[in-house]
Formats: sequence, structure tokens, C-alpha cells
Amino acid sequence: MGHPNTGPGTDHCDAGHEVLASVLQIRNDQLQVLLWQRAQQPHLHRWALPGGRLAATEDVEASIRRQLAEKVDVRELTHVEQLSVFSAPDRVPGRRIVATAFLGLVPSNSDPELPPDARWHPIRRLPATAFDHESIVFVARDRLRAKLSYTNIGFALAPDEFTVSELRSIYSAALDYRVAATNLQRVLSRRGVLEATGRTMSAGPSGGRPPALFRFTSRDLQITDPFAVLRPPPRRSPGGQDAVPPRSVDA
Amino acid sequence: MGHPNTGPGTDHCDAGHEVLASVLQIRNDQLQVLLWQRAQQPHLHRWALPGGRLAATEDVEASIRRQLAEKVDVRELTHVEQLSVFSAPDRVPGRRIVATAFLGLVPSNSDPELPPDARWHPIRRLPATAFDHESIVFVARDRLRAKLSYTNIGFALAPDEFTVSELRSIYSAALDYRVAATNLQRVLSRRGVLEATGRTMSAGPSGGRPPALFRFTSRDLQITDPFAVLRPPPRRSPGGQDAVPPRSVDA
DNA sequence: GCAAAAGTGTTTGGTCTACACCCATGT
DNA sequence: ACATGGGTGTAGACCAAACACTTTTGC
Repeated sequence: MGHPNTGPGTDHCDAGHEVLASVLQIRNDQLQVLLWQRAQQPHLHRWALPGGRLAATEDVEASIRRQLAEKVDVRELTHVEQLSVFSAPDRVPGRRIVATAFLGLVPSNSDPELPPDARWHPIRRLPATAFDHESIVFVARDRLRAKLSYTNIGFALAPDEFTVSELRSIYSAALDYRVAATNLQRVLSRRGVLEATGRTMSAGPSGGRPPALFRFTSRDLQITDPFAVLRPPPRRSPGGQDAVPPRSVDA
Repeated sequence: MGHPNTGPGTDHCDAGHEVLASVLQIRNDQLQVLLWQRAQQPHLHRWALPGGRLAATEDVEASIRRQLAEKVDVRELTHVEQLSVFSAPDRVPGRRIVATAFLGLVPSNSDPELPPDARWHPIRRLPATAFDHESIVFVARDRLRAKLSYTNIGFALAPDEFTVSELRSIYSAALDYRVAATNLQRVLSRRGVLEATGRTMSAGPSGGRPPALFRFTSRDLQITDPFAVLRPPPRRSPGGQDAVPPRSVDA
């Protein structure tokens, strides 16, 4: 009857389970993804996402964090979230493997040590990729772009402190269109996402006013633009503060 | 090295894989979810989500659609989307099973035939649920609520044709707060989500102006409020139309 | 006519964009 | 001084929420 855990039933297959991550970073003003070059068949020499098999005692998020920490030096991973399951029966040759895909983010100022067979690749010009990994990369890119608009997810792409100009180029690279620094600062400040450190950089060699340094007020993912429309009526809670109902974060 | 499909490796476990669906419907002006009462241990008599094991030749979405169509008569399923993976090692007793959870929607005017051990339950008052299924229901509810605000997902909860008043009560029940009919109609019309059929209902027994019948212009999920902020500059394509870049739908 | 329910007009408030303008620094 | 890049002021557009008001029916 399809109830879970009712013992061995009819014709299900015990697929293996793997976790894969699209680890994204802004490098050289481009949105790039971390890929491995495969040294074995199948898909010899094609580029694949980091990841691997799910172990017995971990859930999928612990698994992808372990595998990224173990095998690549990406302890600078500032954000990890689940994307979706890829489960086409023939998505990899041989025995069936279901994959849970993740989005991982690394701040633009970090340059983790990589094994020789790993490299960053601009998403605009991907090399030949293995299996269904290309579509996973695109899902990750689209998720990031969407969340840049209504969450504070930028904290995961930016250094701890930065100028508005630097932040602008990060957003522009990720979104693939020009973002105006003026409005970026204003929108993020109004939402309480950004705050000035008070400190300031020195001006560049060609002069100019020295830019102020900013930081994100929070380094946890938060929905900053919760309801586009159909807002709930403002509830005056006894304390006086208005409560805003939460909007699903992993979505 | 964690590359997929490199043959049996170290210490991974071959977890089984199941699919589960939170099938939601507005009934009796409440958001309700379809649950089964278990007839076996473990969690005897507790209520569980419909679903079952993934078969060899199907992907997860085909699997959940098959299992819902086979075992419950919910061919009126108007929308199905993946939520997320639930993979805590001990989420079910016994052998480990990873679950892919789905959101399913049924229009409020349909009343599918159910097996005797299945029932609709208001999400506000869930009975004792099995395993981690309660949290799956809450994830589904939150996803639905979020998408009501920036997509046309209402089409999946509403009948083919409906009055604004009926639609208002559907939205109010799903969101759990009063939505004003006036603004609902205006917002959805402005976005091109709603269109008048031209036809009209007869007035109720206590009089009143007979309401016009509306329908959704599309019965496919579409993002209707794509960018809250940081909109891309309008690109004047040669054809003259403005192109709006897509925002990830499954998110 | 009157009550009831549907639908429209209009005001108000908020938020984003664009652009002009001012500010602070190196040369 | 003046060029250069950073930051602010301000006006315009758009959109949604609220509410008054009109429309159309049953009784």
C-alpha cells in the first residue's frame, strides 16, 4: 500500500544516493563554478561537480559539507542550501544513483587551495560536463539570482567588509546585468541588510573620494522582501511591534 | 574521490528511497492535507503521507504521480512540485530510507474517492502523525503560501471557473488571514492571471448583484511578480517587446 | 423601496529607479 | 585647480491597500 517502511515489497529498486554541490563564487567579475576533471570512465576527462556517496550516519546536508571539507579546501563555504533531487533513471550509466543537489557559496575574496584536477569555470563558458551536472549548475545559478533579489544572500558572496562599489560588481556578475550602486546601497540599507562600519578605504591611485566600508548585518540567510503582494494585515501585537509572518526560506 | 559511479567504494550505505506527497486542498474553508492511517507497526494508527518506494524505471516525480494515481483517486491533481529531501538517518526506524517530498494540489471543487483508511485533515489540527511527516506538511504549507504571493499557483486550488468571492475565501483559507476581494481581483487582473469569462452566476437567495465568473488565464505555474527589486534594465529587443529574464520556478 | 452582495473610483502611502548634484581625495 | 570616483537629494513612476461609492439583483 505504499506505506513507508513496510518491509521489502514489490518491485522497487535500491538506488544508491549521492550528494552533489554547485559551489559558486565570483572570481574575476564572473560567476564561476567549481568542477573536477574526471580521471576515470565513464565520461573520462569531462568536468563534474564535487560530491559523493551518502554515508550511513549523516543526512544529505552533513554529507555534502563533509565531502566538500574533506576533499576540497572550501572551509570558507559561507552558505549551503538544498536545491533539488535529480533522479532520471539513466542519469548516470550503470547502477542507478539518485542525487541530491546543493548550492554552495564562497566569498569573492577567498581562494581555497584546490587539488590539481579541480578548477573554477565561468558559468558562461562551461567545459564539457559529466552526466546531468550542467543542468544542476544552471539550477544553482537561477536559485542564486532569484534569492539575490529578496534575501540577504549577498553576504555569502561578499567579503566581510567591502565598498558599495565592490558589492555592486559582485551583484552585477552574479545577475549578469548592470546594477546601479546607488540603488543597491539604498535598497539594502533600507532593509537593514547593510550597515556602515564607520571605517573607510583609502582612495585609488587616480584620486577620488575614499569609499566607506560596509558589512552585512547578518550572515544567516533571511528573507528581506517577504511578501510582494497579498500582505497579511499588520497585526499590532501587544508589545507594539508588527509581526511579519515568515516566508519559506528553502524555496 | 567521491566521483559518482566509480563502483562500490568505502563506507556508503545503500539507503532505500521513497517519495511522499503533501496533497493539499481547501475544504470547508480550511487548508487540509490528505493522510493515511497506518494499519501496521511501526507507528500503528498514526497518520502518514501517501507515497511509497521509488521504482526502477521512474524518476521521483513520475513515481509520486503514479503512486497517487494508483492508490488514491486523485487524478484531479492540478499541480505537483518537489519540496525537498528528508534524510535524517533515523527518520524512520529500521533500514534507512531517504525521502523526496512533494507538494500536490487539488482544486476545491473536486472530491476524489478515497480508500477507507484515508482522510482529509485540517492542517491547523493535525492528528498524531507518523515519522517526520508533520514537518513535511508544514514545509508544503509554507511553500504554498509563499507562492500564492508571487505566482499564479491559485489556479491549482480553484475550480475552472469561480467568482472573486470564492477565490477570496480560497486565498484566505490557504494564507490564514483575511484577503480583501477588491485587491485580490485587482492584483491578479493587473498581472494578467485572471480573466472574466463574460458569464455570470445568479444572485444568492438574499439578493445581491450576481457575481461574474472568472478563470485563470493559464493553468501552468508561472512567476507573476518576478523581481521584487534589483530589476534588470529593460532590454529593448529588436522586435520591440521587453524581455523579462525568468526566475527559477522551483524555488 | 430596501437590504445585500459585487464591483469600480479614488486617495494615500510606500518603494524602487533614474538622474542631477555635492563631497573628498590624489595629482 | 581639477579630474576622479563616492555618496546624497530629489523627482517621477508604479503598485498595492483601504475605503467610499455605485451597480445589480432578491424580496
